Amino acid sequence: MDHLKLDNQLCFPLYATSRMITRIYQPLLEKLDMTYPQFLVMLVLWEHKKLTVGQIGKKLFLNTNTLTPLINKLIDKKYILKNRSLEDERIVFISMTKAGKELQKSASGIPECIVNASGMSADDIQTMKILMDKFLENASRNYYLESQN
Amino acid sequence: MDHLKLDNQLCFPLYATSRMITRIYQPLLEKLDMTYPQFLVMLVLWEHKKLTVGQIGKKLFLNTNTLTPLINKLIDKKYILKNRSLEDERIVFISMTKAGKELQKSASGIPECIVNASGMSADDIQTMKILMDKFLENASRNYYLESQN
DNA sequence: ACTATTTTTGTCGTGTACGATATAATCTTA
DNA sequence: TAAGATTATATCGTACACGACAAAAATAGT
Repeated sequence: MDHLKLDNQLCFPLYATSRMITRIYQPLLEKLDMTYPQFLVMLVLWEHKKLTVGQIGKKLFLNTNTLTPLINKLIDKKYILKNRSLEDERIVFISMTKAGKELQKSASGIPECIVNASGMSADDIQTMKILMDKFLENASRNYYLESQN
Repeated sequence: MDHLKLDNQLCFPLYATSRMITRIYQPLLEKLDMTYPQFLVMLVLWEHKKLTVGQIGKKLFLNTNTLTPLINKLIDKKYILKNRSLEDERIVFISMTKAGKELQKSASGIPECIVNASGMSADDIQTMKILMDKFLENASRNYYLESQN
């Protein structure tokens, strides 16, 4: 039963590390009054300006049942806006407010802080990223549900 | 602002992959009537037979505010037991029931399923595990709170 | 045109995570 | 040995995740 030992598992350190990262981000993001998942929504919007709820979900691998409440919180904070499409009334476009755009400057140093906090070499970080992207691509091909595509 | 692009981040694929793994486990663990975090508790108990709540928490990097309700659910399912220590009444020992022990056999094939589902080579899996363990060790040294030690 | 299906977003219930706080038992130390 | 600090566990409130389902708009097929 060796493969049932915690130390022999890949999934567990992955799960623990992911939570650890949220914890490392927390004090930095607290200054911007947001959580890590909220920060991820801001990231894609800083890059793409205007996206539908579904497009954001596809980029973050999140369904609307998670995304909608999360977006509503960012709207309450006046960082983003909702606009229903005129051509297709089902579609909701999300875009940044002025306040939201201005946050980007304050946030620009955050990713570097995390890398430093991890104490990993640039090489190790790069390798991890490549492997993680590969894992994610493989797994999402098989396990990312159609309902979300 | 390149380091603010989603594609350039390490943390995001880590977060997404961790969730993806829970999703891959879900149909397999459903047959054992448990969730992934509940499975992790079972893993450490299959290995160590009898542990305090705090010892389980230290191994899984989980505080009692997460662990207690999770443990209570496994007790409801009759997989584990609580026993208060006689020498120190604050301490609660957790151990397996017969039914809990018997689950180990049914669970023994699960980790392999996950590796297969990931479509990664054994080498890549090994490298990921080494790097993840390293990241976790570094990060936990700095961010795992004293209250949990 | 009209019904059935699909698409897009949203709501609801359950189960983690985790900070803040509570509570009871033990230990410290004056 | 009694007050104060510490330790182990538990409770509470907030915020994700996600399966199941709902609702409204658009599209397809007849």
